[in-house]
Parts: sequence; C-alpha cells; structure tokens
Amino acid sequence: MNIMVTEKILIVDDEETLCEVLKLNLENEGYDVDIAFSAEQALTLDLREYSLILLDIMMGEISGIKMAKMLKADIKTSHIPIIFCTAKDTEDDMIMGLNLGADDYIMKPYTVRNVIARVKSVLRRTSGSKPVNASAEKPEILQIEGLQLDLEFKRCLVDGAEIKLTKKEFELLAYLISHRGKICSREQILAKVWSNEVVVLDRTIDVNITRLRTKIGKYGSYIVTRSGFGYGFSY
Amino acid sequence: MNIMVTEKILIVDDEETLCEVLKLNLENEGYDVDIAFSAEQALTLDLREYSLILLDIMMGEISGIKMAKMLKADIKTSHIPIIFCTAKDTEDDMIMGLNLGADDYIMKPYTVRNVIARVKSVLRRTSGSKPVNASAEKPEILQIEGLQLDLEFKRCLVDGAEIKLTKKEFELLAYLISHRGKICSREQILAKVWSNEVVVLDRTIDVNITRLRTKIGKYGSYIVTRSGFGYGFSY
DNA sequence: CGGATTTGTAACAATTATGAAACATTTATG
DNA sequence: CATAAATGTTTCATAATTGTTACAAATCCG
Repeated sequence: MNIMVTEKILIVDDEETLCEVLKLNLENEGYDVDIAFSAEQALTLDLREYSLILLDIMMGEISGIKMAKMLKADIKTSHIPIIFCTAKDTEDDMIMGLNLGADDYIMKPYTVRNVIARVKSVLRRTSGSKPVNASAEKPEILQIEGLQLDLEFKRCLVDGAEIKLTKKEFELLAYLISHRGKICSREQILAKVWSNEVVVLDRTIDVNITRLRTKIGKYGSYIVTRSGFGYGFSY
Repeated sequence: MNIMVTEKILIVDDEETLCEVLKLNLENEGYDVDIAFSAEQALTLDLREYSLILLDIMMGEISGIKMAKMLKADIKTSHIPIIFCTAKDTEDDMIMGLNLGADDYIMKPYTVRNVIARVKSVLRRTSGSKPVNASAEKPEILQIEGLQLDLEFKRCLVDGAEIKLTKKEFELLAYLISHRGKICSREQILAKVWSNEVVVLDRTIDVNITRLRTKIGKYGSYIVTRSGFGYGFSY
C-alpha cells in the first residue's frame, strides 16, 4: 500500500436516507465521507479539503446548479470535481449545456454500485490534481467579496471571471489588499512593488492604479485615493 | 514448484453461470479468480493486481470494447493482457480491426478446456511483464485527465497513446504537474529541473515549454504562461 | 472663489517577454 | 567512429508590459 491521504468526499443531497446509504458504501471503499443536507449547510464547511463533491441538482433554496456555479467561481474550490445527481427525466443536454465543468453526472434512481464506479472513475482521472496538503496548506489567496487573488497561480477572479492582470498590476493590488485599511504612501509602494530595481516616477503608480481600477470593475472603487498621502484598499 | 505469486484473473461477463463455471475451472488450475458482472463493477476493482482479464465484448452500459479502451488507455492497467470473448457471429476482422491490443480472443460458445488453454498460453507469453508487486506498489503516476506521467517507467501517455518525451521534457512536465496550481518562476524551474549541473539560459526553459506543449497535444494549453512570473500547470 | 497642487486619464514610446523556427552543440548509442 | 537523438543557443517577429508625458479634472487651502 502506498502512502496516501484518504480522499474526502462530500455528499450534498436533501434525501437523508440516500445520503446515509451512499456514505456507508463509500466509506466501505475507503473514502472519508461528509454529508450536507443543503447547499447552505455545505457552504459552512471548508470545501477545499474535499477531493470530490457529489451534488444533487434539485434541492432547496440554493439549487445544486447555483452551488456548482459558486464552487467553480471560487478560486479555492474551482478545481474540485463535481458529480451531479439528477432526476431521471432531466434532459441530458441541460446538464452538459450548463457548462459547469461537471466531471460527470448520474441519473436517479442510481445504484450504489454505479455511484461508486463513477466516483472512482472521476478520482482516477483527477488524481494528483489536488494540492499536496490541501487541508493543511496556507491558502495564499486574498479575497474581498467577489474579488479573489491567487498569489500562487498569480491570477485574479472578479465575480468568478478571470481577469488578466499584468505582473505589476497584480503585485500592486496584492500589496494594497494585504495592507487593507491603511493608506500606503507612494514611497512605500515603490519600495515594495517596484523594489529597488529601477528608478521610476511616482506617477507610474498613479497610472497603474488607474489601469487596475478599470480592470477590476466594480471593485475599482475599493482602491481609494487620499490626496497628498497615497492609496489604500478600503473596507 | 518454484516460488511464485498466484496469478490473478478477472472475468468480466454478465452471464453469471458461465462466470461461475469458468471461475471453478480456472481455480482448479491454480489461478485466483474474481468476477465482475459488468464493466462498471469491474472498474470498482483495483485492476492493477490482475495478470489477465477475460472480457466479454457484449455487455451493458459500458461495453467490453469501451472497457478495453479504458484499460489500454490507463497507464496503470495498459500492460494487462486481455482475452476477448465474442459471440460466434462476430466478425473476425472487427476484433482485430479495433486495434485494442487484445492478446487473444475466443468465440462463444467455447469449451472450458479451450479457455484454459488460451489463458495459459497468454500468461506464458506475457509472464514477467507485470509489475513486481503489482498490488502493493506505489503508483508514482501523475494523471490529469487523459494525460498520464509514469514517473517510474518514465513514460507519458496522452489519451492512451504513448508520447515520446525527452528527459528534460519529462522532468519539466513532471515538475509543473506536481506543482499544479502554482506559477513556477524560471529560477525555480532551473533549480529543480536543470539542477545546478550546467548553467543554461532562461530561454532554454521557454523552448522546452514550447516543445512540450506541442507534444502533449490538447493538454498543451494546460501549461500556462504568466508573463513576468513564469509557467504553471492549470486546473 | 481662485490659484496651486494633486490626481486621473489617454496617448504614446520604450522596453521587455514570449513563441516559433532555425541552427549549433553536446550527448547517447550502436 | 558515425549517426541519431537530445539539448542548448540564437535570431526574428510579435505581443505584452511598462514607463513617460501632456493635459484634463479634481482637490486643497488661503
């Protein structure tokens, strides 16, 4: 047996009995299984630690579809494979057409055997794709509402959509956000973001601020100017 | 009798009686036999441990053909010989034309004696071709969907087809994949992949990235460039 | 208010990074 | 040794980034 961390699976479904049956069977296969009876409940968990999410499309207030969108829009969870569970009469095309990045989907009523097979299949496909210490890792993600900065992958999501930031823009934004609530002088910004590489004018910052503001859309107004002092990221 | 691990054989067929008969007879010959009544069920097993798979072509949802393709496409199982069982009227050419790497095939209705003979024959041909500790071995395989990197055999499969990667290409890809989700600076890449052997230019990485991208086909776009930062393997 | 100062913005210029291809060199292999 | 394969380098074209400037707009402060 190789050294491996147990794969954690989350089941999100409002049918309690079904959940229990699946949980038992999956645990029997060696997986670590958690259950959430609603999307709301699921969202209270630290979803990063799951290797796979089994998601019922038809649920209460937040539908499975909405939840899937949220998962895919959140940089911390967007890589987690999702298997949709759908009622039998749901149109095939609908699911696929949703373009939600579902890795698989299963029709109800499904057999336990079938579910396990799908789970294994998906996990086999995506094995090695999760962070090494998913649950213990320092996130390295800055997030302000719908504005997300992945400091490792150097990318920025605005309400779920990736925004291309240049290196300087990215570093500038990261600097401001990580000093949220403080006004940073141009000197400080130059020192940290521009390092001591080359000598650039103060005004360079201003221009980059402008570019940043437009790129991050509605969050642009979070970058505030304090005349005579510098810039900051507001609460 | 020499020291040998019992050879495990998997029968995948939906005719229960037939399976049992075969199982009894093969066990009588000293083999260890498991049965799966469908491809789905078979896929829940750890297939690596089998020395041979007897596969019925005509089955339920996942046909035997599809399953064989999956087996051959998965680097963990691609070495396992498969004997196809076909209905009598199946065209010979069809089987061979499938180019599935079947090691043999048998027409139904077949005699038990016949099956055993084929099994022995195939196992004789392929003996020594399986991993030493097939079931206990640490896989050491990186897999992203249809892209598979066998770190031990130093080979790469793209959707089941072997792709020849040079040493540097292989190591570079392995490095990127094992740091999936992070952007690796050229410095980091040089340090790890090029070690401190020789001094090479940054641009060497770029060129190897390009070569890699074209070689791994559609997965090439998984290798992302973050201008000014470096390269990374995306989710 | 009104001039001085600071900041926003757009356009431009300069620089740098990257991809692709071709070429050169080194290394493996028989 | 000869050949092929692998690897590194150079070059060119292009794309992307970054910095500067000029001017408009906003802000500051008497």
